[in-house]
Amino acid sequence: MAPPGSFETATVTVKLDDLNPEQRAAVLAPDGPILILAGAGSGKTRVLSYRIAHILAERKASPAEVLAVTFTNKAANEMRQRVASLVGGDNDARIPWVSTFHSACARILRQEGHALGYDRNFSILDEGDSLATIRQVLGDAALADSPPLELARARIEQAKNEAVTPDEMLARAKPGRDASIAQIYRLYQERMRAMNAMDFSDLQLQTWLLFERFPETLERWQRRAAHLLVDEYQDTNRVQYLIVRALAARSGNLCVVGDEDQSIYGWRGADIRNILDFERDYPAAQIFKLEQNYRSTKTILAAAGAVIRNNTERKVKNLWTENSAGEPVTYFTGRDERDEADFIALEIARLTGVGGFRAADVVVFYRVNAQSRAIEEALVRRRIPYYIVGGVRFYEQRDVKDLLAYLRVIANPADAVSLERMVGTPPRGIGAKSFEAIAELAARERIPAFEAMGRLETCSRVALRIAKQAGMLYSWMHDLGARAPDLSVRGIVEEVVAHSGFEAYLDTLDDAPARKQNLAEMLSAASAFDAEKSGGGLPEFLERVALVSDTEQIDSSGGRAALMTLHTSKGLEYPIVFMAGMEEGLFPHSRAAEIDEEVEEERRLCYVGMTRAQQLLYLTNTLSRELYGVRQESRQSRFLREVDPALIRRIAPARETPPIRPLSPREPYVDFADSQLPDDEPGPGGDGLSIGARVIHPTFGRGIVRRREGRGDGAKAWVNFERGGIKLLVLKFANLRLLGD
DNA sequence: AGAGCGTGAACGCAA
DNA sequence: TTCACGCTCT
Repeated sequence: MAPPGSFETATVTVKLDDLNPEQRAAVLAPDGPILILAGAGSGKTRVLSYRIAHILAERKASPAEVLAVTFTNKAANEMRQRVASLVGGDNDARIPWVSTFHSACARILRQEGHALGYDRNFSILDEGDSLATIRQVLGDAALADSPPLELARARIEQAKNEAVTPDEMLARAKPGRDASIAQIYRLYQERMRAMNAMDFSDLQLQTWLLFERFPETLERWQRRAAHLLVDEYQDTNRVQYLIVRALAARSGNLCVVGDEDQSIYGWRGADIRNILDFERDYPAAQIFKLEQNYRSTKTILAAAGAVIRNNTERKVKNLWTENSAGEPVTYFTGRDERDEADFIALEIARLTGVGGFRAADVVVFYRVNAQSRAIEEALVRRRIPYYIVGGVRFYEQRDVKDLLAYLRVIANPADAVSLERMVGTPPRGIGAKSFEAIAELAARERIPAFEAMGRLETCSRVALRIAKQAGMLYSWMHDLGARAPDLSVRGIVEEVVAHSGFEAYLDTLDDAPARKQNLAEMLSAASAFDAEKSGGGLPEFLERVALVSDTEQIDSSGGRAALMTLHTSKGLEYPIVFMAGMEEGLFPHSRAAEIDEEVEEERRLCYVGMTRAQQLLYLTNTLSRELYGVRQESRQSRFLREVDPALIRRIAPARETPPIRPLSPREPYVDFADSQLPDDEPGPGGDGLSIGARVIHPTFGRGIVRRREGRGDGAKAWVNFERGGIKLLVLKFANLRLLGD
């Protein structure tokens, strides 16, 4: 018998005493729609894990009827482990399905995709591959009103995030560019289907389309997710919202956890309204607020609260803590980014020396990756061990992708993008023109691109020598493909490395040792995958590889300080947090400058960063910073001025700096003060872009020419943009258009 | 002549 | 990292 105040699972009894009253209420709440508003550091993972354990213990559902969805694999792993420790043992049959949105969709589509015309071994294209495919489509379509590549990509992704199909987009589009984009979108989808490939957004869009079109399929998955729990609900986009709603429609057992103050992926399609309107969508919703913070000091919480209070798009919350007041927030202004970085490095040295902290207790956050450079240099100078989370991902490095291309073709012979990459590395005489012939043959005969490669000798366009090369490559890969199901993933990788000539090719290069390092890491990744009991074959390995995220690189074992962008920081906590670059135009980013909703998202990003800190929080900025190739004077971030000065301790800067000014309500943040600009000098005219001319730029929008330098192809201009400030542009590339008055 | 391949220049927010 | 260019091979 379980004692009162606890519940029993198959083998263990879990004490509910570990939970505070609000947490306990949320864990024990009866079935039906549930919204848990969980402030930063209020123990939401704990509540979700306990609730899952509770559902299982009460026999409300078997593990095969529970699905918990998170945003990152790291969060999924954490939750799986916590549930495992609650329900006892590592018996997989007792652990419910805990997965990221993307992995869950991939799994559903592997089983059901045939209904939509996809084979179960479809490839998942990363952003680079997807961009290359759109580029091809743009080239082939040669539309009159052809959109720029990046615009087309962004609009297609946006459409997918909003569950808009090509036909729907076309129906809505005005003639002209919008219609062209819709055409490109449709051609892109057709090409992807022919390649049996999906991009990241497709995983979700196709799942939604599947559910929408095949009610009996949906019903099957509704039963599989009879208890559906969704983490980080504030960052769901439209299509995720639709999938969740569809899955929960039958049982009504939808439990979402989130914090609208931590919604930071609006630019990726996340819609904060999903959480704000939950009660409207589910009128029967029970609502729980978790407001006790277990992470930070009172001071840190007060400082973060003072910032987020300036947002209007939020529900009123009152985060509190029993933790001590702690130290004031430290604020430092450096002369420039080097000086700022030096302070950070010195301070880390002090904290890890006499302070008794470990380097691994420290994290440095920044707004844009470009900031990491100066900080790295300073840390190297001070011999502080560090590592960067994010940035270049292992599986997106060139050699790794080249190698993976072979594996992807074996798993999915229709994957023409991977085939093209594979055929070209190592160089074996089969180039763009020959590949064109392969693609054409595949399209004409309606066979996978890989099969077409094997039949190239029938194609008169291609030299016999090249066709024979292709034929040999085909025979070997075909044979390997046939044996693949019986081989370990490592075995397959080893054979590819040895037989493809890839390793021999690397050996001919100067930096062979460094580049072969990546091959070695691939091999060990394959071994590790083989060693997992729940593992699987090549398709499962490729899926894993395609869906790894930055947060999985986090590794606290190395005793090193971590560097990452603020976006990567979500869900993490560190004893000591540095936030560098607290400056207008950088943070909030200039792209958000005057649009209220975007400034609010930047402010949430600031709030997320600050609330990662457990004990010490440092905010730093500069007097002058070089960004995007231009050095300019910095101005203090408005977020700094939103913090009560009483909570801040200012470290005396090396030179006079502006004091913290109180914030007046209607103060303009973006000014066009010419004092920021280099001295004007008369420049060469002729193209109409004289000083003072009003221009428009495809990315930066409207601006004024402030200075000219150089002539001919090297002619450049300093342009002060309304959004984005001053930029130095090479006129040849900048695509500036003159604006009339 | 045509195709392949190496070179050398501009890119740039956040997954 | 892509694009344009010239060199080299068949």
